[in-house]
Amino acid sequence: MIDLGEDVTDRSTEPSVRLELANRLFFRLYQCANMLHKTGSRAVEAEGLTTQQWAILGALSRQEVQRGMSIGDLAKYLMVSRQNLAGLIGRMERDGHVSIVTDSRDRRSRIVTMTKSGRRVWHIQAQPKIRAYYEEVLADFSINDVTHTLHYLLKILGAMQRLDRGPD
Amino acid sequence: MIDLGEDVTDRSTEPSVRLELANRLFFRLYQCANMLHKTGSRAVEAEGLTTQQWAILGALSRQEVQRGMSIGDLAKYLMVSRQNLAGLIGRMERDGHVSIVTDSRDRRSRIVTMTKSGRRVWHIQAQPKIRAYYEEVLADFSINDVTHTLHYLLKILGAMQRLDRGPD
DNA sequence: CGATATATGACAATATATTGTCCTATTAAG
DNA sequence: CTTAATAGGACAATATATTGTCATATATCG
Repeated sequence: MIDLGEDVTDRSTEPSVRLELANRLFFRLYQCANMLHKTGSRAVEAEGLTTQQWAILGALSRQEVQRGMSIGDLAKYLMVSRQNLAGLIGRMERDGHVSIVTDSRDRRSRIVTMTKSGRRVWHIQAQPKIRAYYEEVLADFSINDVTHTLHYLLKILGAMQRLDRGPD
Repeated sequence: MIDLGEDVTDRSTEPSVRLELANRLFFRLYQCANMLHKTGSRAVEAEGLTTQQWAILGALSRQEVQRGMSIGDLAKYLMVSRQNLAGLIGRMERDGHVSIVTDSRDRRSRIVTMTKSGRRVWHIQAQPKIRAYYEEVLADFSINDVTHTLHYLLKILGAMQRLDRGPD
């Protein structure tokens, strides 16, 4: 066969390149996961919070859920197990950040709300630390970069959720 | 003042937009972290592995480290604490995936290598599952998408490492 | 009303993950 | 050779995280 001048060394469309890239992507995602928990918790440790508790306060502080969220809804929203969330909420109740009351409309359900103290810690103390953390980590990200990263994370998350719910 | 036609409703360059985007980005990263551990571990659970053990076998199976890696180097490579790694390695030794021997050149150092059984599990059993996992999660990612995502993860990781090592 | 579904608590086992401390062996630097 | 630094073991406390099971109260459906 005659070589018509194709660049036979270009393997960018080969499956092995894709595999290698995927390998690196998931390895870095794994490292990011650990570093997020480590540096995030350190950013709010003076407030007695962790990255996970920060996520919960972030969820509860939204305008849409001013009356609080049920354990089940919160678990679904955060994508964690009910049992994991129970531990988290227990520690946060112990620390006075949240309170849990029975839902008057559905007495099976228990509603988690931020306490006055929790709101103060969140808005006054933690928010400035969190903004500083964002700016440090995303220092050389343009608005466009942030948007693109968010888009890719959402795509990955969607695929993982589909995988989680079952390949049936 | 005369309105010269500027779109005064465009707040895309306002700090609040950037803050809101950063909030979403880190929230999704937090969810991705949990879902990676959950779906990743499920992908290799038939092999008795977890996402973390997969990362270790991935590190040890590289051509560059055929003679194994020390505990310290492995911890640095994976960005986890020595104590965390010790537990992981202990469980993997218990399961026969790795073995640990004293380094003859530096008798303080202990070298972790994959056992024959570990290599078989990794290459024959786990690899196909992992490739399938990659393809499911990155199904609608082009090579370009994967490259960009990897690039953003590396930038985030770099910033987090700088933050971790100290703001001095 | 009676069967069933749902929301949650309570408990257990297991694996990750951090920080911190104390100890010991070994190596490297002076 | 003495002192320093380094590598790691061993242990503890704490917080996340999963799965699985059993029990109970409450809703909802037929």
